[in-house]
Amino acid sequence: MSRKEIQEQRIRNYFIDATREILKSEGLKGVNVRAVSERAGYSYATLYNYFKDIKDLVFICVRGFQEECEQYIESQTAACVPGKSKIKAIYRAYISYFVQYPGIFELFFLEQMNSIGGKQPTSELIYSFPDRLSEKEFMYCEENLIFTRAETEILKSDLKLAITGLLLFYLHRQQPTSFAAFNEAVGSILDRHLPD
Amino acid sequence: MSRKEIQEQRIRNYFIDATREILKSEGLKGVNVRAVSERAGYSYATLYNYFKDIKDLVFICVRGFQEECEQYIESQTAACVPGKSKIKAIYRAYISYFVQYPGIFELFFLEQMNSIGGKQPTSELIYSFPDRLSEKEFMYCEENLIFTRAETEILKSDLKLAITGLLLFYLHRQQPTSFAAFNEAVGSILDRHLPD
DNA sequence: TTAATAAAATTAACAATGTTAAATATTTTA
DNA sequence: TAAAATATTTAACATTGTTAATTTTATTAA
Repeated sequence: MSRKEIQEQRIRNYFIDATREILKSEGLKGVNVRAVSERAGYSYATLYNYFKDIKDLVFICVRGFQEECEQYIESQTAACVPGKSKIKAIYRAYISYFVQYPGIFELFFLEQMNSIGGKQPTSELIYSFPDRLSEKEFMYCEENLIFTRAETEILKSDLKLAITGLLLFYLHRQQPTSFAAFNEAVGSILDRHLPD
Repeated sequence: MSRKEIQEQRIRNYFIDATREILKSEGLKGVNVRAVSERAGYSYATLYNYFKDIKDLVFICVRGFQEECEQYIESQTAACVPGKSKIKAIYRAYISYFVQYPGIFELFFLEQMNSIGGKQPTSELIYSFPDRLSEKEFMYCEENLIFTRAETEILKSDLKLAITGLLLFYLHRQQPTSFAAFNEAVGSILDRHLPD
């Protein structure tokens, strides 16, 4: 990277960080051109020197949040024994990340992707994210003949759909109405799909 | 209802119908105060004499779409033999309704419910909708000892979550990318949960 | 080093949308 | 039919996204 590119990327990061902070605290409803730019320390129009539009900026945050989520999961599951119980722990941590930051769930799953340009890559990135998180452990299970290849594929798909649905209803529609009931539903799904 | 109330409800319905039409054709992005009012044949400010705000109006449409969806499902499944195969047909028709009207899926599952007033009832209405649709057939299965009560409860919950998740990814993130692959995923879920 | 040029940032302005207030038109009632 | 109540519309304002014109800052060539 040239000197100019480094400086340019630095300023881009000011805007990205500002957007991340707002997404984590207030969610998407708090993100707008003026709020982001002010937090980044620039005028609202400056944003357009570095990003196509505000949606562009918002979706750039996806990858960063995925990395953060991945690190959080690793910190939460480092001590688990490999195999089924670790897979369960990974999904539990994944869920707990989104419960902690509902705005990030909203961004990942609910926000419209109108920008025709970088649309498919981000979609694919989000869709395959849970699979990537549990990839290593499922491979371990296959190697140790705990699951077949076909079982693994079905399990990954089922868990992704069930957990996304569960989070959607809980975070967006407050169904179930209590956190306790939500947790029970999570436990039921994980235990039935991954019995000890 | 008094004469005045009848006339008032009639005008409310003009706005509701206008909103329904826009939701079905253009989706939520096409719904705004001026577009709805113009289609209803009134000035934009008149809307506020009949509805608290535009979100109020939009969520009033939920019940109507549920009725329409219910009728569509009935027309599609009237000839099915009762039991498991009819349950599958019901969920297939349910899915096909939302594939036909992605804007209605968006309204049901993705739209924010900020109006603090009538919020919980609508959430509950949406959450329990798939259960209500299949209620009769699941009762038939219980009576004929095809499923136990506990199995029924788990099945209803699993199907609701899996199908909502599937529709979310397909309609909102275009994952899977082809309709054929989506249909295959639907078939896989239904056949595994409700084997012949 | 400084004047000319290029680049970056800001302010002004406009469009779209939601909403409210003031003004106008219509209907009801005495 | 005139006064009062009701309904509707136009005007106006706030918010947000975006672009254009202007100003400020940085770079470069003499």
